[in-house]
Amino acid sequence: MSEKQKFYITTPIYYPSDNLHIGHSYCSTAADTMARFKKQTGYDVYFLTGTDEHGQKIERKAHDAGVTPKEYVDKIVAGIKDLWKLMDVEYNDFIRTTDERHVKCVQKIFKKLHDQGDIYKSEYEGWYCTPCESFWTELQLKDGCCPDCGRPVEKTREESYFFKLSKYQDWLIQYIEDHPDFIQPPSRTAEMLNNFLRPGLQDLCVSRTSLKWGIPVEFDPKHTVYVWVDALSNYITALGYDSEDDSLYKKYWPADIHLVGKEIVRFHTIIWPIMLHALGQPLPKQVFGHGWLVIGGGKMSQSKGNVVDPVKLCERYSSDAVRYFLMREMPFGSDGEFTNEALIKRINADLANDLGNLVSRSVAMIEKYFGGVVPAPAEYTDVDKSLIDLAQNVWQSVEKSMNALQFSSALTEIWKLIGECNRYIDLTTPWILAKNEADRPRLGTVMYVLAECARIVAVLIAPTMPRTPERIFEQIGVTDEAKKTWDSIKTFGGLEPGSVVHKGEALFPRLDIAKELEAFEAERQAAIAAAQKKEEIPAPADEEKTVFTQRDLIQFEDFEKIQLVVAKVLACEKVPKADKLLKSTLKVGDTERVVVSGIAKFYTPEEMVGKKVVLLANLAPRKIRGVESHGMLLCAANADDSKLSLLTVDSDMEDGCEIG
RNA sequence: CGCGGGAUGGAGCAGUCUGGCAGCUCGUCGGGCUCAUAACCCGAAGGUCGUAGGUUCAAAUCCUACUCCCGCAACCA
Repeated sequence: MSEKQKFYITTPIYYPSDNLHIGHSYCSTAADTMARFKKQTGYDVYFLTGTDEHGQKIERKAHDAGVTPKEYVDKIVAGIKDLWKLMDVEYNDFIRTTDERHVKCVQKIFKKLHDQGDIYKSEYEGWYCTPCESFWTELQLKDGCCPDCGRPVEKTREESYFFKLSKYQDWLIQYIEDHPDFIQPPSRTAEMLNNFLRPGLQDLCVSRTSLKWGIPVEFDPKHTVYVWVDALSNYITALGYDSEDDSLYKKYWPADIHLVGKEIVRFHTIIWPIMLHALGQPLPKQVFGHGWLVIGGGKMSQSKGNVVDPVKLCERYSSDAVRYFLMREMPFGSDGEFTNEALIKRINADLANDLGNLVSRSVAMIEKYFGGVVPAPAEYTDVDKSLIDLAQNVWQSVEKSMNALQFSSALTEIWKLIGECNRYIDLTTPWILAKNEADRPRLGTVMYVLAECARIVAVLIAPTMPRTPERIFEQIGVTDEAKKTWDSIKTFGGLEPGSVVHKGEALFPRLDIAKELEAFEAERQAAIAAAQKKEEIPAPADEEKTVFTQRDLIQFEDFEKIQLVVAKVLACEKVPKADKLLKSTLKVGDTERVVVSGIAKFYTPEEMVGKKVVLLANLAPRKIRGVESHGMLLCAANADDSKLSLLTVDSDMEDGCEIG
């Protein structure tokens, strides 16, 4: 027996700033399904998942919650592990970027890249917020101020380490062109080449002195390793790369598949390959960017408040049903709409009606006609033969689809067999055969074929639905482990005649669609009510309340510098090619001026006209999208910018009036 | 002309690379069956495949132009 082929698959390491949602479940379910399939088909599989625990956002969240960052992530990580347990996601290892093994290895990698000249010290020019001790890029700034605290920033230089991406750019372009399968789906390849690689890579800033919650640079501890070198290397640090025991690394690297969301394909196909190449290590064989589960056409996110909680769904419908839905509903790689209705319909149509009912009726007939003992088949007729032919050959198309990560097509293939079984019952009409003693052998054949098909189906669905197969085996009386293997379904007839069936509970009880939707709606209403309650009464015990942090005191002279006036909107229009910007022409006393504001999501140009607004009049002019803006309209906005309101004056004041 | 994806019966999607009678699931309507979880099976209605041109014996599929939608990027003084 030759040594098993290895298969190393990874999920992204998730960012534990909040509990995970169904989108994360989607990715992990896919990885787990793939891992199980590979195990089933004879591979030595290693499946890695984990969490990316450093960075400012977590530092801040922890601070707000009044705990240390480690305490904060520990709690979330425990929840994540519970979720994977609930969903039967069986990983071999769970790496946390706060693990000692990871920290040490990242430091080594950083040092090695530095020593060989791929990481160099330079200056990072950016905008600095003194009170927050934070650096921001031009892009991150919000209203020209610190996106974190809203205070003004100054242009400063910070000493930073940079990774020479540019040095390897031509090599990478060549590599990607030579390996058309490296980036999947293929459409992403063009995106990466056209958008990022061909225009030229910027060297990447890989350390910060302003970041504390992270891995210190060993030889220069005032620097902290910044995100990518830390996060991406998890795929090899988890295997013990460059450690005393690197046997796992030797065995499993390079990865066969990195499964990632489409938003991070870029980092996995540009930064990561270059890092590995610089370290002299082989590249992963494939990076697969899957699509998103979207809701009402929009991306699911915590700040939009439209996240779907996988825990609730699994508890209500079983993890197998949820896993089936996720893998079946949309082709892997494209986005797909998540709706409760689609989920319920899938469960009813595919799981309850087709699969569950098939097993149920087959077992019921064997009990009724043969006292619960699977009969031996007699001679097969043409009807039998065409079903048998399908049954013992499905594995081929399923394997093909699975290997291409086309879970949806694989399941479609399996369900074709299930459909044919249901049709077979109608064609053979066992209830009529049962009426005539002479047809008894024929009846036995039909029963045997059905039971055997059920066995085959059970084996086929195992990667996607880990729990259901055992329940089917139990019902049709399969006890021999050898009859539950992938190889055992390549030949029809594995099921032993004489097996004893046990009619059990319905595999998937049929759901009352209206009732289920009502329940979802009730839950949604309750959530809305709860949210409103929070807004109405800023309950002291409420952890969701808006955090207000008072900033440093200023003197009256500081305030006097600011000139606020009432202004009347004379005209307003959208700024072309910018979807957040409105350009308003204002009347201020006997003067007019133009101001650009990022409020187009909240106000139409028409409703702006005539409004008396509050203008910060003596702000230095600035060109935004080609339009010179002279001042700023004051607005109130919540933390994630989902709500915004312009300031106006309470009673009708003349424009030009000073505010102070 | 920033990059990319998409537009296919009422809904959701496959098919597009590699042209060859337009397919699947759900829903609707009609029929069958009674073993089964009011499940299952058969049949029907319903689409000028976003628009306009072009290539071809033949176009959802290839080419050109355009319209609309969705991401990303940009934009929030």
